[in-house]
Amino acid sequence: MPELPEVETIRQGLAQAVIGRRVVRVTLKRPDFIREGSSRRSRIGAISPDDLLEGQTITRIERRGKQIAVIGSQDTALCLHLGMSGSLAAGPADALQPTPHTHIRWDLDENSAFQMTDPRRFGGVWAFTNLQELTATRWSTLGPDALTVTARQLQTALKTTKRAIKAALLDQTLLAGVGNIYADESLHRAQIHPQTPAHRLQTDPIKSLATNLRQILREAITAGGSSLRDHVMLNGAAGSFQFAHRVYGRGGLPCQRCGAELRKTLIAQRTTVWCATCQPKERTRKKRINHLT
DNA sequence: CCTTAATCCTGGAAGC
DNA sequence: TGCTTCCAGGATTAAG
Repeated sequence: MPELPEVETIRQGLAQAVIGRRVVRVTLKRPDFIREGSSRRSRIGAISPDDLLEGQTITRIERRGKQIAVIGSQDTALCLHLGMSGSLAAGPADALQPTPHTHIRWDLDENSAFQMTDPRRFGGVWAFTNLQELTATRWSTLGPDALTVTARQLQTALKTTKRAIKAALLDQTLLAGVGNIYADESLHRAQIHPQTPAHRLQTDPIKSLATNLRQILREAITAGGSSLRDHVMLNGAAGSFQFAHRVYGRGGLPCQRCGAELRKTLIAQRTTVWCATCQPKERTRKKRINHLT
């Protein structure tokens, strides 16, 4: 899935493309793509176009973690979650073609349109009567947004769990927006071993992690995100941050900082790549410091 | 608490 | 070329 930088790239593009435009018509090709509440299973019984912004002018586009909210002039808030393979596209209505997995499309005034496509359908659209209802339910369980998280907030979140820091970073209730790519990349930059129990991390490493995480997310947003399989910007152009990855997808290759062969293991069911030299376990790190002293 | 496995799906790549 | 298997940016749920 698009992680925070990819979703933020999409949010910015969407804001540019649709704010101030009126939704003329909503085409729902797959009604079961619309869901409700916080569960991904439950489905809205009867969906009316009104629930999906038809007739409203789009006023705001918000993001929390990996989710987007599209807000209309009658306060309707649609939460778009891209899942693993979801994407949005926007452009002139007559040039924007639905693809086989385009599940919903919004035609706007001024011959413009945007649509959501998701082959695997792990994503979805959640309809709320207003943003408050969304933040009070579906978004209420999310941790602080990773783009602006402070070291203090991160420390508060991390001390609540003994799980590996890699697993903790992926937990959206602790921190919202980080997925497998940016978890590995930020741990490498902060030189933290991915298996380190989260509650054992000291203040300094946490400060480093928070700083490096925010930094890398900002850099990735500037680059338009990482385009690996599905992510593209609203106009279809690819992001370029995949070329800046130092560990993700590079297991077995040399570390670009020290040259050691990057290790690859599974943590929390997710492929994890790290450098054993640059990201030593705490014990090793202490030993090395003692040795140097 | 914690971890693991299964589940929701499709498609691309790799292996034979 | 074609078939099979594995893997993937996510997140929830059940089971151990």
